[in-house]
Amino acid sequence: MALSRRAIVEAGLGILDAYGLGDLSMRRVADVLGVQAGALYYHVPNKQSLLAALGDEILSEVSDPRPDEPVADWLVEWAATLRKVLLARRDAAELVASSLALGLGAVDPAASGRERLTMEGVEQPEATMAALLHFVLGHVVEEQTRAQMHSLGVLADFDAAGSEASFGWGLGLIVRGVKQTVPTTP
Amino acid sequence: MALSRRAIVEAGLGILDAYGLGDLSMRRVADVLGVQAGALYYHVPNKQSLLAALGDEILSEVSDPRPDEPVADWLVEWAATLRKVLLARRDAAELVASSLALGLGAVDPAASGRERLTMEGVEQPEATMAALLHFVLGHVVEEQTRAQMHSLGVLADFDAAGSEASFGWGLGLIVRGVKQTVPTTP
DNA sequence: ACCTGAACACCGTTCAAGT
DNA sequence: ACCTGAACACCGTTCAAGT
Repeated sequence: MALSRRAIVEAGLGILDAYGLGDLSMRRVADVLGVQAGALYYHVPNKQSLLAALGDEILSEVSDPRPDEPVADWLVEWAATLRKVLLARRDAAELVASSLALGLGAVDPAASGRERLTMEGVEQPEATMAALLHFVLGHVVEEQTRAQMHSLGVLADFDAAGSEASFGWGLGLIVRGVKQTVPTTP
Repeated sequence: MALSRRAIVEAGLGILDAYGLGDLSMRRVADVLGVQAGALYYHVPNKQSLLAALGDEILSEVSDPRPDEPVADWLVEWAATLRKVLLARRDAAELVASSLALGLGAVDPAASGRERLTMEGVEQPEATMAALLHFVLGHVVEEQTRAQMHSLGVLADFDAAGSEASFGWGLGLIVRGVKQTVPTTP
């Protein structure tokens, strides 16, 4: 099988799932593909861009809620879906958070939300979605880190249900705040 | 000057300010102190704990707002102070965010806020402060990254005023949400 | 065009040996 | 007790040389 950008991304995802972000090195990706590390640089400019590509791959699994949902419900569903997608893959939240912070990555998970808020006449759609996104990423990074530490035996008990409840509460807080600036909704 | 934990932390802060988190290596800290890298491990168990100590040092500069402020104002002031402290030091937001996510670090920046919310009879003080903290950290990490990219000439324009306004908006969103669960306040 | 081999300039951490 | 010297097992990235 000839080396390609696609194969590199796929190998990266495999290592991410199996060993985590900390063990995802260019040399390891090359090993999996049976190739020298330097060969990767013919298809990918550097490690950061590979990580951004992995982030895009993960974020592409996020599907938008149905557009006929009321805005508040739409936002809650969007956040829950994003959380689920991130939790599904090892260290995905950390990977996506840093990729987005660096402005790399072609997929903008908040884009459809901004559109929806604009349609709805909500003020500051950009700042609103940024706040929501920061909350989701921060929460899931912590959630995922704690879950992993628990599975490694470092952390004694991890309350998954409590963590989800906490997510729901924070989400409700923000969405309640948004609701007060929606012109049409009661 | 004899090597000590204090001296190591101070050297670490110096490197953080001068070269940033990416260039903060144990070997570099040792160089600054005129010592072999291995010597550090007599005073500090590993790099992560040193980073946690640096995070604690930074967070210790956060002062609580006056207790006679109304809760909503108290929260806004707290978040603004935390943001200012993080912005004051290079890569501080990223450092603190990862240190907190890993559960290292002795300083809990949300502790006083949880107390205040509990006093006030607000529901879910833990989840509320977690949401607020995640928002602040996420926002400032992005802010600090963009500011740095701008100063490096990678990012064309960085709107500092817009960034602050966006922070204020997101903060207001969350605090408005909290207000609705405060029993006493109108 | 695409990959190898080998190098460059680094890492964090450990540990026998010295003082 | 505290530090050196040297090693171990890695990194990301570059680049002449081969095919």
